[in-house]
Amino acid sequence: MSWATPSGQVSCESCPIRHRAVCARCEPDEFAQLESMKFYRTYEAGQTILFGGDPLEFVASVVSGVAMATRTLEDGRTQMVGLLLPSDFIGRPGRKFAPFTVSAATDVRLCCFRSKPFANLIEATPHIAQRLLEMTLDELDAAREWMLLLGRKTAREKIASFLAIIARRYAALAQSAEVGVNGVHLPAPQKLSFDLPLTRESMSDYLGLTIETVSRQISALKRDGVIALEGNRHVSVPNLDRLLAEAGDDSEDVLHDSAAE
Amino acid sequence: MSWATPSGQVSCESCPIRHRAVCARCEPDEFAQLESMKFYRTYEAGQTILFGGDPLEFVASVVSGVAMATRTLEDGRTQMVGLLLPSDFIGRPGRKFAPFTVSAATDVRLCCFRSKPFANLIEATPHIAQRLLEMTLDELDAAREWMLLLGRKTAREKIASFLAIIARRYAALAQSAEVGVNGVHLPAPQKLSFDLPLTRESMSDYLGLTIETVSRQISALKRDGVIALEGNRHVSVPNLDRLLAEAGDDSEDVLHDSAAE
DNA sequence: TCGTGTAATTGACGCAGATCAATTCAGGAA
DNA sequence: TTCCTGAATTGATCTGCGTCAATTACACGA
Repeated sequence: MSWATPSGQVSCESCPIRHRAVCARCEPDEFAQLESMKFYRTYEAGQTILFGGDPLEFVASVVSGVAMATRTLEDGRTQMVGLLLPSDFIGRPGRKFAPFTVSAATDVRLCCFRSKPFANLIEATPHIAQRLLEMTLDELDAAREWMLLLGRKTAREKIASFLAIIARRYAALAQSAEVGVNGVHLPAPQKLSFDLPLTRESMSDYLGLTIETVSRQISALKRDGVIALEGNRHVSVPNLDRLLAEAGDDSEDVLHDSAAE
Repeated sequence: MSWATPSGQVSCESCPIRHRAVCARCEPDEFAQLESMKFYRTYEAGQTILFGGDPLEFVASVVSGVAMATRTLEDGRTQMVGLLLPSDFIGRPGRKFAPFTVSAATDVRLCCFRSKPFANLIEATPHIAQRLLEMTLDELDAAREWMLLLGRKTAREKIASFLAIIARRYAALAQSAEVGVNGVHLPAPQKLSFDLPLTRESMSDYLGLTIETVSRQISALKRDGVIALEGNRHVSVPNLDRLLAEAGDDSEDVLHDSAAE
């Protein structure tokens, strides 16, 4: 499966998320400090990385794979509240307990730092704090788009939006790695294909739907020629504009990086 | 109405949001710089402060009143994505265009800074950047709770949650002002009352419901004795635990500040 | 290659919340 | 006070998605 963990790498030089992660802006000396503090952890698909409410002993960047942050109501209803792709950051300086559960959707490799030394480092190195602010603001933007999806979109629009989001995020990653990583291929504009990083159940947790509705709407989009499937996980999109139209957004460039300039 | 704008104040010394806003951590000299840059703007209830997509010429703190950030789909469906109470920050350093519309739910007073000088100041004064990071992380936490509400709660739970959120946020504000501001009264634990800052329509935009469903569920909570109403806007809660139970959260202390540590 | 267990699909049916349509209420102006 | 207007409530009905229940497909190990 193309979302799997690569073999263990140790040097930050060759790190695939070097230029997107929280360390992106670091000067050589700051970088050396981070490098001396870091340690790797790996998790298999399905494993829990962190239980909601547990003490937070480390913060981390996702190096490879996909993790999910979820919140759950008393009776078991669960909602995904974060989808963590490579370069995304887990944890909050100063926070002692995890406000949500984090689990591995695929095999995951994390680059970890102990909370306390990391918090100290942040005080001393504004570049890390600046990058973290930037990443947090991006995440807040994404959360707001997600809220629009959860509150106002139909099931069909939710599915189309999700596919567009996955395509966009992996396109951005592939771009920054300057090569088609993680099974994303962008042979030409208007034609792309990728693997879904989530099961239907995880998709339903992301979208605030049931698994049956997710399945039905995917089938409907396939039937209508908006997407094609190979197996359960591999999606190809013959016409991206068509997919974006189905997503219902007000024609913003969803695939292109809409971040600040 | 108790959410109205107070008369124009100019000195930061007597500013009601002095210790909660983006300027909270400033040293005297940093503070002086901000003070020399600031200018006030006021808006009447219903006015639009900023249209989504428009150039962002200033950033601002809400001094008094309540503003709403909303996103809208092509066909007019709208979802609130931010509820901005006094001390909340509007804008993002480095961003050129507004990603959502901001409008005044009540009369609103803003303390504004031109974007460019503010961005420069942030580079120079880590205290502002640190505070902004902290506030952004808090907002992200709130957004995640909101996502759980939108994706998985029933209409009744949504209404109960909303009431609890308003009560909590105003309790926190009242606390930091050390006096019952904005119509919130906390005479004793387990008994509180407050004015709703939003119309039923705005509440429906917040909760991803229709106005009719909001109305029906409020009536139901009233009928069941969970809340009492005086007029359309003033709510009193005879038993807070009961309200929190109706909100469906897994018994976390929603009213108490759940921030770090 | 063939089972085997989990994931996904598909169908039948029910219900929470949306939609459509009147009233009723509250609050400000004269 | 009375009128007036937009906000809110309430009722009747409809429908998109959830629920319950079988199949069916797929990935993996023997």
